[in-house]
Amino acid sequence: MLSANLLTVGAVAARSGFAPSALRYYERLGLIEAVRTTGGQRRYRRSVLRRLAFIRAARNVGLRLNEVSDALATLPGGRTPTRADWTRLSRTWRSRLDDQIAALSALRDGLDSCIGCGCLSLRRCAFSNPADQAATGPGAAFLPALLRRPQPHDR
Amino acid sequence: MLSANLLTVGAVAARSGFAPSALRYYERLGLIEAVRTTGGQRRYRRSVLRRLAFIRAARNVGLRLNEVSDALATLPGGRTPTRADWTRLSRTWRSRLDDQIAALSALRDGLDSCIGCGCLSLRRCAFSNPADQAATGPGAAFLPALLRRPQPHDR
DNA sequence: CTTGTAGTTGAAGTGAGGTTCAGGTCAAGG
DNA sequence: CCTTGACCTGAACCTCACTTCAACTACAAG
Repeated sequence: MLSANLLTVGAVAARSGFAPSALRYYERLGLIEAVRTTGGQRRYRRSVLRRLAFIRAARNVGLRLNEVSDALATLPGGRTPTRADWTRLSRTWRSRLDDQIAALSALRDGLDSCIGCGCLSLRRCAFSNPADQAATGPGAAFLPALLRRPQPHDR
Repeated sequence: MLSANLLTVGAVAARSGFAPSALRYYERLGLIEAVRTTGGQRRYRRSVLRRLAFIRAARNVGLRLNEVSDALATLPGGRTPTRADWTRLSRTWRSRLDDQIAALSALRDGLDSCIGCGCLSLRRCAFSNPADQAATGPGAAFLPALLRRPQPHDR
């Protein structure tokens, strides 16, 4: 039986937490793949679950789907990814997380010094201008990239 | 001169860091307001700058515009907001930031214990399932709200 | 008074990340 | 064999937060 041990869309959805529509969407983007039954239904290998776990984790760290796609593309084509492969992919997140935590901490500490005054000054307030970017010239609270919320054409 | 001390769109854009189109958009949403010249051009009071600083800071903390709108709606209608008003509005961010930092730290620490094994297990990996949510039952890496990246209909 | 820069509008477009729908097909238990 | 629930497709739709466009007007400096 070649088809043993394969998962249906519903099963993968239940086990991964992604909606079936999201799984189809990811397949269109080339993030995951499935084999088909003779009737055309998707059947997933178990390895898709690890791939989906990677996708979710990457999204949580702030990667966009095309970045996830780039990362996944570096996996070896011919063989099943090893633990070392996954480790390599996820190792870069450590510094990304460190950066995010540092940025949020700076924001919080800025808040601590600011909340007493209620200033929210455009020029001086660490809250609207955490890294003291653009502190010269007339105001302009430009944020360091890590603290800017994603903007269209910026994400 | 009643019109002294008022700022044009361009000036507000330069000083706040928001694009003119964003300022018009915010006005449509009722987040900010402007008086008009006889010719119909916008003229902003200086207080709009603090309001915009608040908006930017709130966005940085992760609020969506409608939440920002709700927050701004609690400002007193009749008078110019005081420092105490702004302080009240921003005080809740402190715990929000604490939560975000804690969540990211948990993710990072989970990574520390996980990166050695490269597992990314759906059930056990702290990275894909940081707070050990949905740890019972068949997998499913459901994340605590603060760590979920914003989803459509979820943000 | 002219000229150039800055501003006006509503409508449409963008891009990420999906979801929903209509109209049908598949597969497995009874 | 039949029913029932799961699955299929492409196209359309959705939210959020804006930006871009076209066609036109205002205002201030010289």
